Amino acid sequence: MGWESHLTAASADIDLIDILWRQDIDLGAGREIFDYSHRQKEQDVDKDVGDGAEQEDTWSGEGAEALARNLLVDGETGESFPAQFPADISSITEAVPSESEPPGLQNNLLSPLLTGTESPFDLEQQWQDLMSIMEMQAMEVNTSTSEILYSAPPGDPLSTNYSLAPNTPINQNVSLHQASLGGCSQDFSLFSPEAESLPVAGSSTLLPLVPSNSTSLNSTFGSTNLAGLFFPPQLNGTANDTAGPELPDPLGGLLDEAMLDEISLMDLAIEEGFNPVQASQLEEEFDSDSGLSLDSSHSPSSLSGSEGSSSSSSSSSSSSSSSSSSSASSSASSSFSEEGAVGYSSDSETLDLEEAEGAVGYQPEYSKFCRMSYQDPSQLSCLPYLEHVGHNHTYNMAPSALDSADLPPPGTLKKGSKEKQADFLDKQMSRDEHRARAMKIPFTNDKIINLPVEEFNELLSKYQLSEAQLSLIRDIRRRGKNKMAAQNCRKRKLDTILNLERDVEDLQRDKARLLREKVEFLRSLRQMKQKVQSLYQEVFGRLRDENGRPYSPSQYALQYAGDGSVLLIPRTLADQQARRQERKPKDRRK
DNA sequence: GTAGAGTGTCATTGG
DNA sequence: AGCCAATGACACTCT
Repeated sequence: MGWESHLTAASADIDLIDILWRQDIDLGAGREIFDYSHRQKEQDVDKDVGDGAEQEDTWSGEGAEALARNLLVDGETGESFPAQFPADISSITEAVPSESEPPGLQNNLLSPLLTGTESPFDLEQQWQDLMSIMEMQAMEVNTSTSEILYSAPPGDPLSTNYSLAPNTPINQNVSLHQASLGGCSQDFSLFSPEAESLPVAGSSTLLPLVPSNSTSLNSTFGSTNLAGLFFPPQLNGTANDTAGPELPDPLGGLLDEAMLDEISLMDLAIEEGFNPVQASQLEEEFDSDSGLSLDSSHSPSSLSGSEGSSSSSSSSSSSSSSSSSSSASSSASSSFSEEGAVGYSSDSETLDLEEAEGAVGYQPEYSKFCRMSYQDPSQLSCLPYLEHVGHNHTYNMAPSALDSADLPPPGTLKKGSKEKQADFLDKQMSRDEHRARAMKIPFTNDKIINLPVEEFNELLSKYQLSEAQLSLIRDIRRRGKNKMAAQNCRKRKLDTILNLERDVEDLQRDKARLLREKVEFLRSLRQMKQKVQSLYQEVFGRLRDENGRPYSPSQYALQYAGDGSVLLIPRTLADQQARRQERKPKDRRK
């Protein structure tokens, strides 16, 4: 109760203070000095803003996640479609010189690799189309490029035989290469650069293959060391009967890691707003985070306009006023004579015209200028400071002694009953201009605001001014400078936002490009692996023992030595190496 | 009636 | 110490 009465008394005091304040006892006194509710409102606003932002973030995060789970999105059209696996058919047939192959053996060796190599060519076409679309759209991170890596139709022969099996989890320890070997009808060990280090010298079964014998190998790869190029050390001797598909594959590991990266990339790509819905979500996130509206920067012109900080803000209507105002303010020294008049012309404060015109230092041209600028908004663009003139801040029923004395209360004034022509003209003057006139300040507001300190002081010394006049002049100067500063500040804020948006777009572009390159590398890697496999089978199929019979793939395997030679070793030996290599990466992880 | 944008103003801070 | 620019916060008007 006591507190309430105190509040009542306080509000009465506020009213009284308000009246006194309107009489402009102290022309420089701010109204908020007496505003008791000032801080309370501030706290309420802060609380509301915090809650709103939190909610929005939660929502946008869930939405993007849901989209990422279910749909791919065409970066060009924004159309959503179910995930599909565009088959990546490498040129297996190129790598397999079929004219020299013993038909039976070739079928036996290559059948797992060649299964369905013809049927997916339409899928290959889809892949090529997709890639071309992506190349044309530098900005677009089509999520399908990510999906390619880990979503494939069950019947895809490539994914079944070689890599990226559709049912293979991303982090499962089954590599592309293992999958391909596992699909073979025979168990092969692969070329190994470590074959030289094996105790094969003493093995009578070890048959070194002279490089000259493998003409097809050299014709395909030249003198390239395939071991170094395609098969890191741990690759050797991977597949055997016991190990099965669980053998590690260095390339597979690489791809697994790549695919893991793709998960995050895809999520990011989806969040990046490459379709309109998600774009709007992203924008809303920006809006809520910044606490500022980005509507202006979302206009089509904003992107190009944001190229430079000086021009960025002119691209949007909202920022243009502030930017041009501030840009003019930067050259205020040369144009201040206009600024002072303009800067306060938006305020509408009725004042006795006769008194105003009779005031010392009043300039008719000045008034004319204001009138013109107010009535013809199109001319405001020529004078940046005038762009906001159309804004009628009628709230400033100002703390001017003469104003409050001569005028009815703000409520009645607001109704427009007294809005006559003279009032209309007066509206073009700012509150401080009215005050200055009322106080008979003998020079213009623009001089007050824009003169350098020394000249300003010199000007003041020329006149015999009362304390109230001096106080008002100082306030006018302070407010005028602060007004310009605020305009500059707002312009800078907008520019910063626009620049940040541009940076985000650049980063998105870079990310899209890197993602495309990554997909390309993975694709070529897969192709090379398939070629190597084809060559392996071709070479192995041509080998004959001393009796002219082919070697059994279950008993022998080829290993590729570091010097370019290819060795035929017993499969048991290859299996040992495979196990040895299998342990190394595990130990490394520990 | 309400929300958001735009603007002017004040208080504060740091150069 | 005084001046000034920058900026957050608020009030107010307009749409």
